[in-house]
Amino acid sequence: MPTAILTEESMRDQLLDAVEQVFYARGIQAANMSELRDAAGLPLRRIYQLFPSKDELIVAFLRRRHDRLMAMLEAQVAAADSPEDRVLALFAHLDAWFREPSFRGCPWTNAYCELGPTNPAVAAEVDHHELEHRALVTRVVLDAGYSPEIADVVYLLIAGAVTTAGVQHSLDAAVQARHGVRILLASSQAEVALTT
Amino acid sequence: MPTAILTEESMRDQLLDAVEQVFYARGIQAANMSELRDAAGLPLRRIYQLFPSKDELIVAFLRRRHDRLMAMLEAQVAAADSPEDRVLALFAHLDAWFREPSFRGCPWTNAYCELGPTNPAVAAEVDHHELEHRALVTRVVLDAGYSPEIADVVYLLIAGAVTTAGVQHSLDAAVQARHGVRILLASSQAEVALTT
DNA sequence: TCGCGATGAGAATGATCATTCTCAGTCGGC
DNA sequence: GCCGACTGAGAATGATCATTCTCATCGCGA
Repeated sequence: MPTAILTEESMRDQLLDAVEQVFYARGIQAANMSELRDAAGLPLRRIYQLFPSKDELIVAFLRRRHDRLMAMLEAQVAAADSPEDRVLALFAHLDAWFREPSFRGCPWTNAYCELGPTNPAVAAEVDHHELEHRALVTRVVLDAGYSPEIADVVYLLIAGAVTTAGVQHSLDAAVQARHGVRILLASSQAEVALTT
Repeated sequence: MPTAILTEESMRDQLLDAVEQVFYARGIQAANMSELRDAAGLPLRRIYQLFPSKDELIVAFLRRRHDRLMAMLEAQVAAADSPEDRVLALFAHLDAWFREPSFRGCPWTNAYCELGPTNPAVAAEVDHHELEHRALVTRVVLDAGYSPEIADVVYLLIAGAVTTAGVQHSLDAAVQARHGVRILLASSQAEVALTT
């Protein structure tokens, strides 16, 4: 019965597509299972066959989005020409993201604020995302020859831009953050130039 | 009946003290009215006399905390000796805040993530806070002689530090952000020195 | 053609929670 | 000392929602 297996896969994808859209647009708690059913076009019975509870759906949503983000970031970073451009590519990605009409802040921060204090599984998934994302940013900055302290600042600028864009609907946050990073990198190179 | 008025005031304070603690520690949606009643030591009936709905309690919580934060920031900024120290005082405040054991992220970001998409009154209150807070930061940076672009970056660093400290429980976020600001300010002064 | 295992659609269940109501007690004014 | 308005404590209400259940139907192998 290969058909059954294939359809299970496609139903899972169809469900997670809908879940991503609804959870992200409306908030996780505000989205109820009936809404997910309507958006996914699948009966509740089937949804519960695929994921035994809403909590597991939340974790799957966060994980899937994380995997996609990380792959996209790796690709965009890899496509940049110079190590410094790799750092700036992170901000180009942010800028494009903020300008998507559906942008509504960081899915992991949102989930953590909504559920973190009461839902350990969600908190763990958010933790996992934050660690991997921060590790990627740090690696890109270190590979470009800057110090760990600079990497921390770059990370904070990214986090600040995402939060500010999400809460204040400020489309310029990525540009402003990139401006800060440029100054930072230039001054750090000046330091290196002085000491070498 | 001045006694009655006085007691109403003190009951309101007692209630809002408890509400602040419970909403902030457990999350707004996770905290139910019975919990608030227990924490405040007031009957539900009285709570509803003081605030006709949980929504109004949420807005009052955010507003009270906002007023206190702004007053504290103004005081700490005013106490600093030089304009540059006034900028750095913002980060000293962050550092102390992050190290409070009860620290659990930014109350306004938390509220916005939890309720913003579904509760216009909360969204408006968060907006109000963000605008005033950002205006204060911008004013302090401009008064120290830096450019609006620098003020934007300083603001993003503050936002990033708060988010990162909240989600990643990173106690060093304020120190890292201050490091970034120092570089930023120094390089901006160098520019000014070069052009004047 | 027959019967069975799974399916879809939506109703039932049980829990949680904001909000309101009940009722027995209490206090201030007379 | 007495009456009426108010109070506290907690139960009742009504809504919402995750999760489960019912049942009529369907696809498929024999």
